Amino acid sequence: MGRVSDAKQKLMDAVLELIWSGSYGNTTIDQICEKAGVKKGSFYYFFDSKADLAASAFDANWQVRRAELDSIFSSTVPPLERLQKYCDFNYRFQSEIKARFGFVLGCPLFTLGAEVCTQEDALRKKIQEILEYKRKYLESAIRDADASGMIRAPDWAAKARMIVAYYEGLLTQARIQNDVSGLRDMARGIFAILGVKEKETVAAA
Amino acid sequence: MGRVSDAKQKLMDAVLELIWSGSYGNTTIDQICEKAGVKKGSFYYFFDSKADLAASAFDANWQVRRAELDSIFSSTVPPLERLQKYCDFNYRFQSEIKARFGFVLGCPLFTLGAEVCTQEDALRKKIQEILEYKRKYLESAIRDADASGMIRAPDWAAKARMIVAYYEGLLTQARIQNDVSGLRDMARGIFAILGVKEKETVAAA
DNA sequence: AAAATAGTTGACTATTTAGTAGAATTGAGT
DNA sequence: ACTCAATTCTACTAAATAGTCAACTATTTT
Repeated sequence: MGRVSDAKQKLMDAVLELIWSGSYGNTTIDQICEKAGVKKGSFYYFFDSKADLAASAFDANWQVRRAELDSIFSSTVPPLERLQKYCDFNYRFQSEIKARFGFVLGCPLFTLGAEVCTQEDALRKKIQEILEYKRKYLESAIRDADASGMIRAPDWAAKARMIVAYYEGLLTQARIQNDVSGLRDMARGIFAILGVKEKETVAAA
Repeated sequence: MGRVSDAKQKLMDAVLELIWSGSYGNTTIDQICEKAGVKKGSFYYFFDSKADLAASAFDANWQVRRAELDSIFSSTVPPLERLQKYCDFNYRFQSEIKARFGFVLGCPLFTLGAEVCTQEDALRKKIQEILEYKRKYLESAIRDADASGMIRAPDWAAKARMIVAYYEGLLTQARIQNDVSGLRDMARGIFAILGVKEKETVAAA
């Protein structure tokens, strides 16, 4: 009972975009409220702090993104093709972002994680949790590729961690350079780490 | 003539440590001055802004770090061994940092670059410039390894970019997770990207 | 020793920012 | 159409922050 509100969602949308297109530290509560079209009183009605809002926003956003990844990493798709599709998706996505914002923005989780990890422990934990989930998609693709004999990778977990590092590094590099072109190497690098021979590479989607 | 001062250097040291152990956005001019033991008037006597100080500080710091890299990447050392030494160095260095600060801090350039790239263009350019220099060390090691037939990598530049992405990604991952253990894979990953067979791997230094 | 130069200081202003209190309003359930 | 929990709004406080300035101090040059 009582009235209903979409202020919570509007605040989460606003903070995500502000953090992503700028940074956490440079984003003020007043800015968030203005962008969301919500008054500060309402902000504090729903959230305790900027860190609390950010954690909620990333959590809610992850529930949405999850569906995309479930589709890309569907078990019905051959494992190496999943990786190829994921790379293609990222290239397209970042290119769209650049067209829309004028900036390549990279991976908001990784950028935010690097920024706040020594200062906001609750937020850091939430970010790490989501990054773990993302890693699992890669890990299972690698394990499946190994099981079906397409690659030799008895050390899935280590390989997955290496690939996440490479993947996030590339995206962050693209952000810093404001240039998507380096992302074209994403699949090549991943396959190199997995020891896939160039000729066996899957055709682009 | 006039009096002499080390305030400039003290300010540069202070801002580096504050940014590295925390973040750019969370670091205030008052904090920098307090840490440096310098009054704000002197800050503005030497620098125009926080961004100006940060750019100067990273520039000056690079001149020092350069010497370390010149030694590690000396042409007198076999190319793949240079890479191995560089990986070992990074692992030791981050471990020391963790012992000293309680946090793995990763690469300050990359973390700062990701944070400010959409907001502080002059600073972004300075960071990119230094990252370029760092890349060149890797590039020449790869070219040398190719020339001497140890690996096949006619595309040095692309390989170097891939390796930088992987390297920076690993360091940032270590920062976010506050854990150096993933850095042990650094050389393995680099050699995988270069297509070096496991057996040919250089012994750790 | 005086003049010029280089650097320091503390006290100040103006803004921005986080966070609060409580009255006012809205709308869902009855 | 009433009730009351849920939400919004206005106006506020206190603290943090960036940036300025004129007077002061120390060092070198002449």
